[in-house]
Amino acid sequence: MESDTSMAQPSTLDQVINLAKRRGFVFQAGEIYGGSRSAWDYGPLGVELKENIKSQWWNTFVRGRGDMVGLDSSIILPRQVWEASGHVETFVDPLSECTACNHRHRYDHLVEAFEDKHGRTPELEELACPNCGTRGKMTEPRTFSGLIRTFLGPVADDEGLHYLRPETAQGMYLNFLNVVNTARKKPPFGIGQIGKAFRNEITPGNFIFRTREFEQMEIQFFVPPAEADEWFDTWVNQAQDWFLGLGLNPDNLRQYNVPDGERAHYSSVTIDLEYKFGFSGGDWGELMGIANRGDFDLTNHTEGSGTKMQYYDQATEEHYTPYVIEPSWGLTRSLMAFLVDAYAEDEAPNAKGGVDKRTVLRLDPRLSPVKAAVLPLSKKSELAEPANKLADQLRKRWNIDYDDSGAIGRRYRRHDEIGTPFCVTFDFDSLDDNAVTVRDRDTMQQERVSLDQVENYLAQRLGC
RNA sequence: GCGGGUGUAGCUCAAUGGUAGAGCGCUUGCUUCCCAAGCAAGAUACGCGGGUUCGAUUCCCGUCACCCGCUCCA
Repeated sequence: MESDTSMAQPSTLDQVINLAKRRGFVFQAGEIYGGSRSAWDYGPLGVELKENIKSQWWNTFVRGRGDMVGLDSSIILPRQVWEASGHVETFVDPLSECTACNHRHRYDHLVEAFEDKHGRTPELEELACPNCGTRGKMTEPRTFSGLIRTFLGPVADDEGLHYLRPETAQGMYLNFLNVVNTARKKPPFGIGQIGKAFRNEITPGNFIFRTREFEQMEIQFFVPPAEADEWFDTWVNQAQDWFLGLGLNPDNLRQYNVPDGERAHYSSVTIDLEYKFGFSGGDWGELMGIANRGDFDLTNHTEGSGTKMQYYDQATEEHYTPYVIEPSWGLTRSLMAFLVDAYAEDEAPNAKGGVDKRTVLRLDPRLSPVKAAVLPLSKKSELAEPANKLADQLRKRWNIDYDDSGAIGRRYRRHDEIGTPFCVTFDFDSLDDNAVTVRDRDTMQQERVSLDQVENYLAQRLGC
């Protein structure tokens, strides 16, 4: 009948969050001062995982394509950028609170609803709370701006007011002409960028899912207007394929066609890719969005700056403003999805002949923070020296962990838990046969590989 | 931000108006150690600030953080 969530087992998401904190993927920002929920720090393993996701993305979409180039634009931009982009106006929500039931509502929505019904503008006292129905208990609206403000220069006044970017996209629009001229690109082509963005979210939460400081991987793909719809579909598929190609379970991924009224102010069509994170308030959460921004941004910057953000097509002898298809990934959300998706518990035989629970991150080897662990069977220098030498050799190519602490089985489990694909064990026989035991994370099978072949063997199995 | 709940080692828990203990984990040493082994030693906690009190981890207030709901979204 009823599900008692308070008695429920810890969800997979809880387990993943626990693992992430325990093993050094993610730490709370400013923890020793009580912490902030606005942002998170990425620990030794987290930063490796994040860098691996970034490089996979960059190699796939930027370096791997002839119609794409990269960019790294600044976070601080002239204030006018955000006025032209519509963010100063539309990232502000007036909220009014019902003093009877303490629920909060969009003030402008209440006014609109009243106007639709009565054909005139309401007085504040005439507004009723949509939640409890009480009339005349709504407070004066207070505005909540999604933009994070800062002040440049010596005096904190309006002259110095600037906004931290709420999306990386604008930097790519601003550089549209620079890229066209210097990289000699013509539509259809795209600019890719990875970077931080900042939003003054009313309620950050759900671990790293919603934070005020976050990281995006964005593409602005500039196309002739007539080709926009086709490119939109193409990018939805390519974005989805990217996640699936890195091992995300298709059952945990779905598309959501964002309806009128819910889309961002710049978008005419938006499809979100959602991942089944398993939140307590609803399983699915947005991983990324693909939007058709039309000529909204380039036109606004043309009007705002006086610079014509257009492309001259010599074939048709026409100036036109390209349409923009924008696939925008949440990098930190992607990281969380890969972690949740990789988390598994299975069973492994123990030394006493029984079975133990084993926690294993089945990350794609290309994403794994540590590619291989070198484990000397004993700390004795006769093993430690050659094992260290092997670790140093492999380190030139990958992130390698050297672990000589505790029994071998314990070390295997440690590395299962952080998704290390291979453990390379240097034992006493290695001194005689110049070979090591390579143990596979997923199958737990072991294979004897000669020392001079280990690097090639790993390269082949890792795929990177 | 508002309403409700919570806050003791890294984790899971215990005790107490007279300043705290366990298991696991971690560190060090020993062990020819291949799937969480054994022995020995060690480090680490009352979220923070204020008040009441002779004395507060314990009571009160504030604050911060977390969980649930409202709201928001890459």
